[in-house]
Order: sequence, then structure tokens, then C-alpha cells
Amino acid sequence: MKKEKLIVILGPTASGKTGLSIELAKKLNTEIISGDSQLVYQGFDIGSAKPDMAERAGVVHHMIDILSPEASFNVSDFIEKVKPLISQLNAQGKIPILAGGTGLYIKSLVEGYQFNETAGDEEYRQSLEKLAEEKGKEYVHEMLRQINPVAAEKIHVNNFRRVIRALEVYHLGGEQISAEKENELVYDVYVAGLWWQRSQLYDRINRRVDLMLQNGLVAEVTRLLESGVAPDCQAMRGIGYKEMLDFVRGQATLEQVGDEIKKATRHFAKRQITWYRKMPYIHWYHPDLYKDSGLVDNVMWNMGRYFKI
RNA sequence: GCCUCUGUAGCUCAGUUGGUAGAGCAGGGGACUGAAAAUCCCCGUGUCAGUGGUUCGAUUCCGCUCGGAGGCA
Repeated sequence: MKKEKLIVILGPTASGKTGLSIELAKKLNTEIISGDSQLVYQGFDIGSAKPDMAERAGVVHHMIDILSPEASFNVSDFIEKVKPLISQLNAQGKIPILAGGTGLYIKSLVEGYQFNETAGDEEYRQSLEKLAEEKGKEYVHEMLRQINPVAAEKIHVNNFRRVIRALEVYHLGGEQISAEKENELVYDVYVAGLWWQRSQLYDRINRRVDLMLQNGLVAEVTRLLESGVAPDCQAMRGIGYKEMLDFVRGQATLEQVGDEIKKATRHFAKRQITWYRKMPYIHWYHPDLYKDSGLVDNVMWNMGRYFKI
């Protein structure tokens, strides 16, 4: 069977994915699918660097603002929603552009991860958390060892969240957490990655965080909280938001919070890069080597050759 | 000018009763199959300010020099 076509634009945070993907979408007359776990939430705009309408320049963006602020979202939801979108766009003769930085989301989509049937169970998670408080994390880890020694071996005791998930899968469905995957890519895909020298990337991150603060991140967080959004909801745990809570509560100065956001973003970028290193099919581009539309033109040319268009 | 304190990893500092040193943060690497902007793991040699002395041996003790902080006048 012929594979569906897909373009992926990825890179660490602040690498310029958004701009590049919009330029490409205009040239190719196609639409963009966000592959970013934070952009799905309404109202979380500045801190998530969500492109506004002006920036989107008329290009249709999917998977942005699809959820209310307090909703939960996960990889499985992502895959479930994005797969049909890709099919739809292909049917229209368009090559969709997936633009985003969430390593797990993109990798699992492109490489075809098979997820378990078992969904999350808040109640069971909490019961395990309580158990860990009473008897220690080691005790819960030992529970996992009893039912799935291989998983217990792979998951560190301190990585409690994973231990919980592994137990949850067993508890709810009797399944084991599986890690088998196909080797072949699911799509006929061209993956372009944006690469910056580390120090350059960090400069860009620092500058962008300063911009977020100038552009009203404080007001955005205040507004969300005043409208009743819980401080412990999933979206509020995103970078830029969880740190800002300290300022809103008067526990830190704006300068301290700014530094914390920058630091967290740098750490995040590092983790993103770790994901990308395991994706050998990425075509890397160094944006700083191009002038004007040079980058876009070059990506276009290579993609054209790849897809034979 | 005098007195006291201080100078150790990129930063903040601990320490060695004399046998050339270690934490946190920063930084680097890694893991990741339903929270992933989350969660977690691993990585610390640096003229111990400089210089002279005492000593088998000094970053550690003593003198001087040069920084820094405070106090007295």
C-alpha cells in the first residue's frame, strides 16, 4: 500500500519551527498540524509561544486551542486525532506539515508506536501515590517487580510516574507495557530539523523569555487563575506557567521567575535534542547559515526532490 | 594609616587537627510506548590568589605582596 505523505518540521524550542513551517505551508498551499503538547490548550498563548492569527498568515493550523484550559491531553489522544487529519489532507492532494517539538508525540506518530488499550485511571494513580507515601517508593516499585520484573528493571525507583503507569496498565487491563515497534516509518515523510549551536540556542531562548515577559505573561497567568483555572492542572505545569505561579503568589520576584523560566527552557531544549538524536532520518538545517529566504528555499528544493514534485 | 575577616570548580560556598579537595547551582550526557514544556538517571583536577619560609611533604602553619569586605580613626 502506498504511504501517505507528510512533512515534519522539528527542532528544540526557539529554533524557528513556527516561522519556517508557515512559509513552507504558503508555498505548498497546505495546512499545518501542531505537534506540540502545550499548544492544544486555550488561553495558554504567550507562555507557550503559540503563533497568533497575524503570524499564522492565513495558514490553517490544526491541533491548536482544541481543549479547555483544565483538560488533560496525552500522546494517545494526539495520535488518534492527527492520523485522520493527515489522511484527510492527503486525500485533498495536500502534503500536511507537522510542526512541533514534542519528541514523544512526533516519534510515536512517525514510527508507529502501538499503545496499550489501557487508559489512565486517576483514582488508581492516587491510591498508589498514597501507598508510596505510607510505605515508600521502593515498596511500590517492588509491587511492579512482582508482576513485571522486566519493566521494573528498566524503570528507576525514583521515576515514580513511570512505575505508576506500568502498574496501572497491569491493574486495569492485565496488559504488560510493551515497547515493540516497527522499524519502518509509517509515512512517506520528509523530516527537517533546525539545528543551532548550543550557545546560540540558549541566547535565543533567553531573549524569547524576556519577550514573553514584556508581552504580558504575568497578565496571562493572572487572568487564567482569576477565571478559575486550577494551578495544578496539566497546562499550568508547562514551562513559563508553573514558575510564574511563584510570582503571582508573591514568593519570588519577576527577575527570579524570569531566570527560572529561562533555565527550565534550556533544560527542556536539551531533552528535546536527546529525542532528536535518536531519529536518524532527520535532515538537519542550520538556520544561521542562510540569509533572507535562503532556508525556506533550500528546504523547499530538498523536499521537492524527495517527493518528486 | 591601623585592626579584623576573606581570596578553593563558571557561580555560591564547605573542607583538609599538614599527605594536592567536595556539595548545591550552572553546564554536559542519557532514558522515555496513554501526565512528555512531564518524570527520572549519570558525569566534579581545580596553578585551593601570588610569592618566600618551616617541613620528608603546604591548599592547610608562618612572613610578605596583590585583590575583596567590614571596623577603628
